[in-house]
Amino acid sequence: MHSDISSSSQSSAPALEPTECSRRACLTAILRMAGMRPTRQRLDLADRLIGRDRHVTAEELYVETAAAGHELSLATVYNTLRQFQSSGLVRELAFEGMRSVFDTDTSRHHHFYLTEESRIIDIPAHTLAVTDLPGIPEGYEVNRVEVVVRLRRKEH
Amino acid sequence: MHSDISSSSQSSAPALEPTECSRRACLTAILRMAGMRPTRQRLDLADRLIGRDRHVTAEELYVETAAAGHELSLATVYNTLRQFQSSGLVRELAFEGMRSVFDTDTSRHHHFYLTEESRIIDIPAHTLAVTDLPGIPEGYEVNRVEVVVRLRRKEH
DNA sequence: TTGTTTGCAAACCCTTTGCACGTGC
DNA sequence: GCACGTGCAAAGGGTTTGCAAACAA
Repeated sequence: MHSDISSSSQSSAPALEPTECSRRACLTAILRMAGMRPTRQRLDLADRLIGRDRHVTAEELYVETAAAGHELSLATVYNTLRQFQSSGLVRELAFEGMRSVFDTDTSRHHHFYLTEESRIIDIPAHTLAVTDLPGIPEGYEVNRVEVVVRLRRKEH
Repeated sequence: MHSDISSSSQSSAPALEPTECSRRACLTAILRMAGMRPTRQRLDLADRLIGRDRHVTAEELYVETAAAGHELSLATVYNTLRQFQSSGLVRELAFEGMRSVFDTDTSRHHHFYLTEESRIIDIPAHTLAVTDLPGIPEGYEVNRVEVVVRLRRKEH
């Protein structure tokens, strides 16, 4: 994870700090490396995703980006998310009762799923261990082990 | 799991054996206990689900049931699966790149997911252990811990 | 008979696609 | 200029819903 460019996202100042500038340059480089032209739309979306820890739907991302004054279409959001996914910049998550969610953290980790409110919370990989993996089918190899801890509100 | 009624499903004889009869009676009782009228459609679907180990989509179940000569509509399959789900007779699974899948095994277990072919294989609960569960958010309790082991075809 | 359930078709929602226009290089 | 990317609107696929007819009790 790129972590050195993190502190400026809360600021409401109109992007004058050098941090923002180098972030743009960094994002441009990332897109180029992934074989994508750094268009305005892709940069706007990358800026909201890369190096942040988020779980977003295409719709949420669209509304948020549009609200910020950056015009783009929902179709472009979908297409761009798929491209980012192919390049490994985001990962798709699936839970019942929820539409596709894209996770900006592509490193190994797990999730709490609050079923009643369809909310996702990250679980860092190191706070949980899976042992005694069973034998896997012939001709296959493990790509990734993911744990979902389903939570519900405590009764009483 | 109800396991004593399992051997007759391969038979192509037109349902004359006593096993079939008692299975029907058993399914009727299960539906009644769940507060559902044992209609022909619900019994046909229950017969293909309950006490079997399957992962099916609504569409698959519809095609299969229709092919067996039991008329019913796709809408009824969806509605019935949702009712079965509410009663805990089946569970819904979600994987990216796959539409809703219903799992007839509602007991605690895990899954292999063969990403390239969108296939699901069960992992018995006892062949795998999750340890060091992290602290969970205030006011919530663990409902279920599920592990998905994503597999891909071995390269070489 | 009476309240449920079913079937159908239409509605819905999310997502993808085709094509004309715009844009980065 | 040329290829690639975007926006729009329409199509697509899965799932739910409204309502009249069929059915279980």
